[in-house]
Amino acid sequence: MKKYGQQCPLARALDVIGERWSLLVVRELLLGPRRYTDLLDGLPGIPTNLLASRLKELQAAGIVARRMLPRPTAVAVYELTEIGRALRPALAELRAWGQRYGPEPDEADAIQPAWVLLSGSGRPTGLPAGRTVELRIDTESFQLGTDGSLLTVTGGPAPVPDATITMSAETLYRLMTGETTSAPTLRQATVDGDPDTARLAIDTLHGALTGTAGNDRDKGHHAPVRLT
Amino acid sequence: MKKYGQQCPLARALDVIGERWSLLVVRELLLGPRRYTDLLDGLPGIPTNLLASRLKELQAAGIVARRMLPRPTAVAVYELTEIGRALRPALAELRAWGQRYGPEPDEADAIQPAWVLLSGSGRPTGLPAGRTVELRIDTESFQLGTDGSLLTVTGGPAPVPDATITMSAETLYRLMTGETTSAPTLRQATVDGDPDTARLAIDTLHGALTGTAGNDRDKGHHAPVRLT
DNA sequence: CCGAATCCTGGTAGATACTG
DNA sequence: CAGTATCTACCAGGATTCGG
Repeated sequence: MKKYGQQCPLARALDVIGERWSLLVVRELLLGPRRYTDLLDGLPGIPTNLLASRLKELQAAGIVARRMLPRPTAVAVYELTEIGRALRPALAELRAWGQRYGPEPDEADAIQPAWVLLSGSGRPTGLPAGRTVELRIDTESFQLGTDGSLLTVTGGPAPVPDATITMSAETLYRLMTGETTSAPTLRQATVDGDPDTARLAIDTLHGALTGTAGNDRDKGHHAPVRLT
Repeated sequence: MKKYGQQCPLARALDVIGERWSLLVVRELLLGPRRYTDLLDGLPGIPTNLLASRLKELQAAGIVARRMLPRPTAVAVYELTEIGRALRPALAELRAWGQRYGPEPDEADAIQPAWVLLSGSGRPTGLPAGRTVELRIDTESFQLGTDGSLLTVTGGPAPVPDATITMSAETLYRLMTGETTSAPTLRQATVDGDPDTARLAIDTLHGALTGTAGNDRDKGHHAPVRLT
């Protein structure tokens, strides 16, 4: 890529992740290792040659690593390195800004549960450490956990979840925009396992798309999420 | 600009500030209102037509406002709106990441005092609220202040500074990379006004280019700043 | 001198087809 | 499934010109 040629930390960061699609690739990988075609699905609109280019550039920058899954599933997956995971706070701030001040979303735009779920990542949660919840949205699975005080969100099914919650994408969006609270959400969802744990997870997600970066200041100025 | 067409807060943010040079324009304006030619100077390498385009796009997005300076200096300046200033935390995170993990700076790259000074912005400072310091680097002036606990950095001379510090760019870089401490820096600088206030400001800047986002964890892994 | 608009060239994005 | 190859259109980069 063309470099800025400026000895400024910000410019040097943009030299590596400033190109089109780069940060969105990182966004996808924040949920965990992904195969090439998974990335294509998660990045609607990206030309396949660009995805290949970006993955190579991100590998060269040490942000992404390509790894072969162990037998018997001998497929290649891409995952974030420690350097790549270090971008999480920056992405969270950009996401928070986009939430509050970004352009109004177009109804024709694509939307995926993973994108809105990521806004729940990093929120303070009452979920006890070590407790995990599997969240199933339509056919996709996500894993909710905590580092002790903050919510973590990863993709893929949980090995041994304390609770499994199944709900539709619509129900999830309404919960996270604050349009509905936990109680009606629970009525429209199916819970398997410990109901209290499920309730804690759902409470953490409630209203995650309002306010800024997980803090609940200045509710009401957020751009509403439109359903497709 | 070409939009991503994704109803994701991050993608919507990038729709507006994801283009080449956009965030660097915001970086320049974080120091205060700037004229068109000041921006050209602060963004070495940008073609003038691109700067004009970016400024128009940023105005359309409500991030930047164009204003006419009052008499007698009837010139146009560009400045950040509240929406634009809200990008500061995101830029700080990106800058911190670039500092720690970005590519090694090239010796041929341009460097400006303002870029490294911005890394001092947001650091915890012992400077009392209301106290301001004018920092003169070669021919440029900057204003250091605080919101009570965190350092603020703006461009231009301070109206009534409690202290004025003059030093060379080299001395500033050595101070901020942690290569020298406050004492030798003060010996190479000229201080006018209250020496204690000057010392507090210099202490805040010391080592700002090490560690992450103003926190001083994991010193020593930073990329060194090279002088031109 | 400030604040651009214009022209030209080369590279990159976007779309699609194709291959190991 | 995981990319590579090919083509077109547009955008970035550079220089020059033009109007306050």
